[in-house]
Amino acid sequence: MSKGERTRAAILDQALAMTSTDGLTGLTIGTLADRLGMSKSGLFAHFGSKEQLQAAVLERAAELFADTVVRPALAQPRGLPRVLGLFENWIAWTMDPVLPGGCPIQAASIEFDDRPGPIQDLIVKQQEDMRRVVIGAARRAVEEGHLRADLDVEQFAFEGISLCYGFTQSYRLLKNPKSEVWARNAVHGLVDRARVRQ
Amino acid sequence: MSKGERTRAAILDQALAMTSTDGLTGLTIGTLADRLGMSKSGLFAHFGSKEQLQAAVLERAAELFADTVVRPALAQPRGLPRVLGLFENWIAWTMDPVLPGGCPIQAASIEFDDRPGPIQDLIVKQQEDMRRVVIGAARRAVEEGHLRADLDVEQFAFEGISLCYGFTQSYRLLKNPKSEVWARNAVHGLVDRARVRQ
DNA sequence: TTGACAATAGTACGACCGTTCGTATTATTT
DNA sequence: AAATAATACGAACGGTCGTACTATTGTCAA
Repeated sequence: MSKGERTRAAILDQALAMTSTDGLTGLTIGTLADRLGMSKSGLFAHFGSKEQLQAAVLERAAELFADTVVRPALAQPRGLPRVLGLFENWIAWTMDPVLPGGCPIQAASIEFDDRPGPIQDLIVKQQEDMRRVVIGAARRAVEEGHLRADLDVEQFAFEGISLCYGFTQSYRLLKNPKSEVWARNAVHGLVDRARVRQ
Repeated sequence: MSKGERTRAAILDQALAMTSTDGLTGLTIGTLADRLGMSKSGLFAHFGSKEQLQAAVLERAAELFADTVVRPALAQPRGLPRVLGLFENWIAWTMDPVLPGGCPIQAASIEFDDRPGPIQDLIVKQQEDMRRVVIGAARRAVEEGHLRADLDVEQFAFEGISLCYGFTQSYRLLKNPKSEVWARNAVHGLVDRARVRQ
């Protein structure tokens, strides 16, 4: 790992934390450089433009999400455990102090939902990927016989993802201590209703 | 209505649209003045500070939300119709072209969930108000015998609000044409499960 | 119609934005 | 050890930000 790659990684770590609290727009090259004790221009040279910095941050965030949420869930036995693992890990991810201001991708979703361009395209792709992961896990659980054969997996994914989003708002903004219980109850209810009747 | 009050209202209308797409931080006095064909300083004089402008925008947004979502729902007969009305109107509100970029309050929620201060306080208050409205409607529906007596109304509100939030993301960012159907299915499912067994 | 005051415009400010450039320093390769 | 590439720096650019002051215009009751 060359020197450049090391600093680039350090920049992205700090940028991720900053984006988490201030958003992709609030992420500013000057203050980011200050926090890292380096010059604006030196930092800038690593990315070439602010937009490319933003894209790099989003990609780093997605990696972290994959490592923290998706991969551990997919390591579970296929079927129901994977589906539950996804939601459980997602809830834990929202509370993870590694991201001091919550999921940067979710923040960026709302920030950029009316600003077409490469950044929006990237966000949409990431969200679609996540949707596909949930749908795939649910479909697999159907095949395994854990979930009902007539389950509408797209509807299922919509509801599960919505609950994870709502949890963020309840936990991070309203700071309601019951948020976690509500979120867990909700996703478990969602999964229970999707199970085969016995 | 004096001249000043009229321009102030015009400013807030335009500011609301701008906040809807660009967020409360992206709302900028210079561009706002340009769009209204007036000077920065002339506009500025109406509010005294950007923060007060932001607060005024949020209050105007809350009024609009109350007029569009809450009041029409509360005009329905108490009990189940009111609960359903709330969710239906909320979904319609998210799609309303009056707010070209979706609900400004929801956007502000994520923008300010890590920026303590008077604006965050105001947003929290507004969200708590809305939560109370949903909880109140659900509780009333229990009293009317429409919903189960053992219903956890807080859990119910959490799930309902989460679905409305998730709908925004699915509809506005991902532009999935099935979003509306999913959202309606989800809230109707939520309500159906809360109904008394017969 | 005039006088008082509200409403708007004009101008300037310091701070910060993203970006560019030339140059110095440090790594890496030859 | 010499040559070359990678990395970082400081200074400066044109712009925009929010805000402060002063001047001008418009409104409306007496």
